[in-house]
Amino acid sequence: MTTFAAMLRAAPWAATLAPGDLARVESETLVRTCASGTLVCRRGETVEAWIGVVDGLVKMTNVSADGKPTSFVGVSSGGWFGEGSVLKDEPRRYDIVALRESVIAYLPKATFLWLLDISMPFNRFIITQLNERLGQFIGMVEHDRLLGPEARLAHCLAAMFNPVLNPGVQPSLPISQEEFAQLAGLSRQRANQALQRLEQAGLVRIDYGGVTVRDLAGLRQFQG
DNA sequence: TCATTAAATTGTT
DNA sequence: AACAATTTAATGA
Repeated sequence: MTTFAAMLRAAPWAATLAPGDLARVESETLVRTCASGTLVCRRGETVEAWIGVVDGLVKMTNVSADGKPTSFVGVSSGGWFGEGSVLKDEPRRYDIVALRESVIAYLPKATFLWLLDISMPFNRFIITQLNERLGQFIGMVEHDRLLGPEARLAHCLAAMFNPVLNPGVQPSLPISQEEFAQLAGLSRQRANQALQRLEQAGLVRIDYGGVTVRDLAGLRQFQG
């Protein structure tokens, strides 16, 4: 998945759009490349777009009420986020950082609302998306506070494999341990140790520059 | 196709 | 944070 056009072709909600409508979405969406480590969008800015990851990997850093970064969610190629903020008309509550050079699509708020008006499949897609994201955050609240680094990493990895939120992701996920550490909020050596423990438990296989998930259910339940 | 080199990633201290 | 070992990617014969 390299271009926005290819991303649209693969999207279930786009399949039923009239060719003219699809062309409108394509022409109104801004696509740009974000360098590794740069902000895709800032916390506190007014939300003007629904954001899609065409190619690459970004993290949403969830900041709790007291301002401490607590939990992280990875979004990879094919995923969309920020629909809640577009609908609620409030300042964005998360920083989004590109973990590697990434191609990002900014679908303007007006186009987003127009899609909601004209397309029932798009409405269903958004409802499903919101529901899955909600479930993800609930799961995070359960895990984040109580558990240690290994379990946090396991949960973080399992969340990357939600097929609704990250459609493009394959069983073998190309993500370096450096990127993994940033995603889980750990140091690289800590992430390395955690990954090795998960491999010993038979849940993943460590590849060069990536990991392969062997037991997704086991990852979700992993307690350390 | 194979060998050499550079760059990236990993495991360890 | 720094180091050495390993893997991949790139280059050229």
